[in-house]
Amino acid sequence: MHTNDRREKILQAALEVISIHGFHDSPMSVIASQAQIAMGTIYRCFHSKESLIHALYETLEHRFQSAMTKNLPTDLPMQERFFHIGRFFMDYCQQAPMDFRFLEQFQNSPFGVTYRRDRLLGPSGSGFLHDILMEALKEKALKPLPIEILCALFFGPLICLIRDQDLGFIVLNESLIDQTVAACWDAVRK
Amino acid sequence: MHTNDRREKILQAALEVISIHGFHDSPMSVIASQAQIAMGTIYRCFHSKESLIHALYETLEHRFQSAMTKNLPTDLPMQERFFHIGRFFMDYCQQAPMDFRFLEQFQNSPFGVTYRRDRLLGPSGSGFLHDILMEALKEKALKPLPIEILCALFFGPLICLIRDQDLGFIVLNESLIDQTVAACWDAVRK
Amino acid sequence: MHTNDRREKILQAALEVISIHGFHDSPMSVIASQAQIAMGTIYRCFHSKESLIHALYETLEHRFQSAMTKNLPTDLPMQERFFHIGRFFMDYCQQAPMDFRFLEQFQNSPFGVTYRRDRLLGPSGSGFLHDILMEALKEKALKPLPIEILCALFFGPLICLIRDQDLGFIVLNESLIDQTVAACWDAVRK
Amino acid sequence: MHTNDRREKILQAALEVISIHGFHDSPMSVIASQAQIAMGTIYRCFHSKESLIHALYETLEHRFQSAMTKNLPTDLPMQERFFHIGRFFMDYCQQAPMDFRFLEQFQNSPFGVTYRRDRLLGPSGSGFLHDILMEALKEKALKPLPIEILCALFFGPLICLIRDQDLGFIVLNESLIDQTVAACWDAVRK
DNA sequence: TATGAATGAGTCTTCATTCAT
DNA sequence: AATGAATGAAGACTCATTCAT
Repeated sequence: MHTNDRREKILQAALEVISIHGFHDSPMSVIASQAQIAMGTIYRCFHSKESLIHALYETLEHRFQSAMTKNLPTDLPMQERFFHIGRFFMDYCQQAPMDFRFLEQFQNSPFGVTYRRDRLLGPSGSGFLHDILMEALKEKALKPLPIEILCALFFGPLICLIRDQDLGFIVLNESLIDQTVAACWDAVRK
Repeated sequence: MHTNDRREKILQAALEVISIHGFHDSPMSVIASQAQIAMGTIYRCFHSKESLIHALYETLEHRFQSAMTKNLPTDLPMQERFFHIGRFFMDYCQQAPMDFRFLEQFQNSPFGVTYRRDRLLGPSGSGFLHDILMEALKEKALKPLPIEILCALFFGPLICLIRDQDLGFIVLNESLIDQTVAACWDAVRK
Repeated sequence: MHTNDRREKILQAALEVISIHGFHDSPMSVIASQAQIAMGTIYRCFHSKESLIHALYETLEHRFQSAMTKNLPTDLPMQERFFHIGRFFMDYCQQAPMDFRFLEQFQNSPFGVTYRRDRLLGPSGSGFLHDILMEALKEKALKPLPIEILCALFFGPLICLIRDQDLGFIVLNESLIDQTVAACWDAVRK
Repeated sequence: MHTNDRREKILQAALEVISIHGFHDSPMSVIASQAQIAMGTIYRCFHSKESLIHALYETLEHRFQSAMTKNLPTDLPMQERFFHIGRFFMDYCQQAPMDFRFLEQFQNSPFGVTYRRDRLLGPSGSGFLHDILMEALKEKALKPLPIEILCALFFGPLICLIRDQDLGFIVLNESLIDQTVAACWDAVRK
């Protein structure tokens, strides 16, 4: 097996186990079983459990950012672009519930505190939203607020709803999502 | 020392330790040290570590709900009431950052999944918001959406911002908070 | 309460708890509850848990020896005297099953190894049987064997049967006991 | 090392430690030391301390029963057969004093109460004596008593004597054993 | 004197990590 | 290189004993 395949297999197994049981109830031996390899083999790819978890975080973060970036429309009116982003975000999280659970868990744990949370959604550094937000601000389409606040206004509710849905507190459908995204737009638009 | 004092002391120590290090890196012995008591003493108040954590969760939840409930204005125009709630929420979380960190961590861990997350903010059951949201809906002041979604729209951004601030990504001031709360109102109002 | 009463109460409580749960699953706090006194009070009577257990052993041993000694017939034919002793032994153990259980447990534990087991039944030292066995040997009524062996032959089966009955493996009645005692006599008599 | 060797090594170490110190004063760490392995290794073979102890009991019981069964003579006069059994029992217990101590301790502890004590000696189920006792009863060689009582009459004294010897109260030799076994025969024979 | 809350040493058990095969 | 058995440090929990009230 190629080293890279094995690495992927381990990351996938870790995601499956950890997203359900949490970091601390996911022994390396269980992750190894899930990946159908020996426990020691994990250590050929990852220096420690902690580094595996961080690598997984980065993988998911990157996967998410790539998807979002690839799907950023550039030629629509600003409102349409935000609607599209919001719906795509919801789609993505619903398609990849394990990713969502892991990321939330990571970001809310002491593990993740040292990681800049906003690398996921935020503008600083690699944030995919930076450009579109800046553009929208320049167009005066948005309230003149710091980018972090605009992010929170637009994505905060979506994240909450994904979590609620994951926990079974609510069932979302196309229409509710559209209305929610529209409401998020109301929050940020001028 | 009175039993109640001791219980409070332990809960406070647990909050201090866990909000920084997380459940799994907070040995009972460390919590005991922090509370300046012996480890065994904890077990006179709490049956197990898990029950301590749940008790802490319930304490913080109750403390929060009490504070919110006591501060719900009833005689203002609806918009004013929402502004007040939003600002109070931000105040509270800023005054009690450990509470906030613990609650977030709890709700995003497998521990807390069995707990209805929305007992904190949500409308089902004991949610303090239920009444005001229902009233606002009846007045047709809000978008006709499920209460869960209205909650997410109004509090989702606030939660995000508190977290951002806690991580040092942003510094909030009175004015920013007011503008943010106003934006949240834009999200939910008709 | 008189010191002596309290001591008795503690010993009785210890017997009740230990005979069911064993030494190591009988916390001092439970024994104290059973005796309806405070845990610390036990330590006014007994220096430690171990000394409580030893004192209990000695009490039961003494109680048993007294009973046996008081009931040793002296004016019957030798066979009748042994029959009487055997039946009395069975009666006693059936009347005081907790005593029996505790004594057995004690004697078969490392606790009791340092105690001369034969102080209960044996001839050395205080054994109540010594005199009658010596007398019977002198009369040539018994096989010319060491007293320890004669004791084992006569009481070994009875102890086994009490245990069997205690565990529910057998139900004894008057007639079976008589026949068993007679068989024990067959073992020791010349 | 083969898994089986390791298992044997652990059982042997447990026997050595427990037969001297008892269940509750035999920490897993000490058993591990005795077996010259790490503590955690025990848990690869045994799910818990309790299961180790039960496994040890079953091993010793099986070892004993095998030995007895293999040595049951079938072609001698009944009396000779009982003499042989009695002597073999004494031999066995003298050769394996730790086995004897452990079994006694187990059977007299709350641990062992749920185990049918008579599985060791008794007739119900797997008891190796059942057949020979039934045969002897049919031949009218024995007193017409329940098998449990016959077992007690024959083995009760032997068990007592092994214990006495183990405690140093008596020293047995060939001749004393023969005489004792003969006396046991007197107890059961018609 | 009696109480029972407090103490902390001691035990079982888990699991990240290592290393002989 | 891959394996998974072995390791042992770390942590939850118990309970005999102490001591302030």
